Amino acid sequence: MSRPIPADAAPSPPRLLRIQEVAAETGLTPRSIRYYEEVGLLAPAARSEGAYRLYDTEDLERLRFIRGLRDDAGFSLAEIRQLLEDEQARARIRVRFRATHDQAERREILVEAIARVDRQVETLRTKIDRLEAMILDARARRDHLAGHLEEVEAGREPTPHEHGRPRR
Amino acid sequence: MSRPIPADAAPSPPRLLRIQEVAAETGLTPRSIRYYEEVGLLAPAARSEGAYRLYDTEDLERLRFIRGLRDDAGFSLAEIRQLLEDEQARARIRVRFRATHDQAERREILVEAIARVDRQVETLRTKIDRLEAMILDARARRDHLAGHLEEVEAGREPTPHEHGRPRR
DNA sequence: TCTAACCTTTACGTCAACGGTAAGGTTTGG
DNA sequence: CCAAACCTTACCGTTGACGTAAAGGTTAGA
Repeated sequence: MSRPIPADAAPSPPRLLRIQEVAAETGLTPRSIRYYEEVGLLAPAARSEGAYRLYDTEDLERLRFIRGLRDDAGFSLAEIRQLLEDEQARARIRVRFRATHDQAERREILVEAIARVDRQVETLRTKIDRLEAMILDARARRDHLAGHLEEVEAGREPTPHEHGRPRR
Repeated sequence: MSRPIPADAAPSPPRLLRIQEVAAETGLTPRSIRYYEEVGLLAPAARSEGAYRLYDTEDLERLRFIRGLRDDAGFSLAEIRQLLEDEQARARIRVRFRATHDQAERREILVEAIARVDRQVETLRTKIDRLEAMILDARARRDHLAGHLEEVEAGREPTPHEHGRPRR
């Protein structure tokens, strides 16, 4: 549109992908991608003349991010939306940042942006901590069993000791 | 049944709880608890004369474990069933263990049990690793912002440097 | 013994997160 | 310009994980 590319030697051809290509690229289904749009997780960068959805590389990253949160972290789409709103705010912030040259405002914008990222990290960290706790629990059971194993291997008789359940 | 308790001075009165008490205790709803039974996640330790579900402390632990997996880890009930089957195997193993006095068999049983716990831990660890990766990603963004902040606070002009996206 | 508070099963309702399909418009190579 | 391949919206179906209500049986205390 407003990009005077010399019709040659363009630094990076910003190819836009259609939904099926995006699906193949991200491992999602077209249906899911449309659904994510429906519930406000992302909008395609553009539409073709005939209203085809067209996605850019930023959209791809976003979709991969979504998939990671969904599959790897097991977040609900509602939780994902929260995290993505932080992402979006980050983008808006960048624009505001570039728009101003006021030192104080720039500082404030950055501080805000950092706070948002910190919130994302905290959300993830919370989940990790809970998982870690569960692992500790399991490890306690493991150690208990390992203790018995040592006894057995030493040829000793078992120690029933009221099968001390590890603390919850 | 085969427990000749002197009708007095019983070491620990194994009180059985009804479903609502269990719900209050575990933070689940009676409906969920029944549903978990329906899909085979646990069965009450006993039933009253009039078919009331009666739960013992082991059931409570199990339900708390389920809730942890559901809320904290975000596992589906299908995944939870997998993890619980390991738990169940652990219980059966304990019985087999107590039943035998053959040293070799005891050893094997313990080794098996430990392997199961290890599998549980590995499942959790995988999930954690993925979350950790996402945190690293976020932290990279944060550092990037923090760099800009330092620049601004030093009163320097911005460094646009093609906003280097961190690796995915 | 009676009743309030609990429980049972059964069944239908709901919400999230999609899957499938129909009816029709768009793109693109030949 | 035409057909195959792709896309659109719209709508209904499904599965998981419960909520809710109905119709009736059980328990515990006064």
